[in-house]
Amino acid sequence: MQKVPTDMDQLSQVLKLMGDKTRLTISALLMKRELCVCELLEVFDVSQPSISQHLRKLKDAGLVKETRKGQWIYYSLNKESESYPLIENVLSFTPDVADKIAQIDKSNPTQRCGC
Amino acid sequence: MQKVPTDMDQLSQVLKLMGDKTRLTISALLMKRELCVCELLEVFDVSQPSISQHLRKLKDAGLVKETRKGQWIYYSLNKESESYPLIENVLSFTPDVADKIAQIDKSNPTQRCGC
DNA sequence: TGTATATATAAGTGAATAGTTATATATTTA
DNA sequence: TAAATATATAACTATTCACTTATATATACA
Repeated sequence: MQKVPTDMDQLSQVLKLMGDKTRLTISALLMKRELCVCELLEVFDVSQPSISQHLRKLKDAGLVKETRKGQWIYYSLNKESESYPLIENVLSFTPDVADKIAQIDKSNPTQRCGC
Repeated sequence: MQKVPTDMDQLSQVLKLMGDKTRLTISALLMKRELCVCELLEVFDVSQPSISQHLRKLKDAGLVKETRKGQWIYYSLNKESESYPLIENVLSFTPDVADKIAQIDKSNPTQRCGC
């Protein structure tokens, strides 16, 4: 886990983004696998626009990428980001989110085929 | 650098505290040595109450301790805090603050004896 | 004991923020 | 091409937040 010194402004900006419980949890989930908005929606008690707005902030900071796959837009952590080492490090302190991933898999909002 | 999994609320609260540039820099300075308010005041463009209020938030979260030494109250990072491993880790990403420490030493607001 | 210094607290203000509902845009499918 | 689904954006609101000035409290020292 490499440590790239960043300037104080950029570092505090990233930490502020991670300082929101919803965004922190979204990031922890994206560390497991890419997810679309409707999947994230299964594990948070907020509206769809709220999720979209959080993802937009993470994207604007270069922390996540998006790829459209037909109807869905999948979000993932941007490993090319200068801040990725920090993100990875911070996320190592988060509690396990396997239960939330399981919840998404169970509700399966995108009708993902299991085979 | 030990990783203690924390609950998501506590973790996001600490990250939010570190997500402010002034508090992040204060914390980086306290990693070097304990400092009083009047010393911190030398390296920030904010009022004395502003510094005190930031320190209060860090103290309320258990991240810093204070010790009165006569006229001055010295603040230091609380190594006994459950969040200290995280703090230490996050601060390893901050740029060097040796210049700011030098600036404090030079202005020497507490008339500290150099011998 | 009175004055200076260090720090904290109170009160107020403007900006930022996270959420909401309503609506627009894009894609898929009947 | 029309309806359904997924997502984004716009507009608004309530709350949080960092800062300020004014003032209180605590210690040191003449």
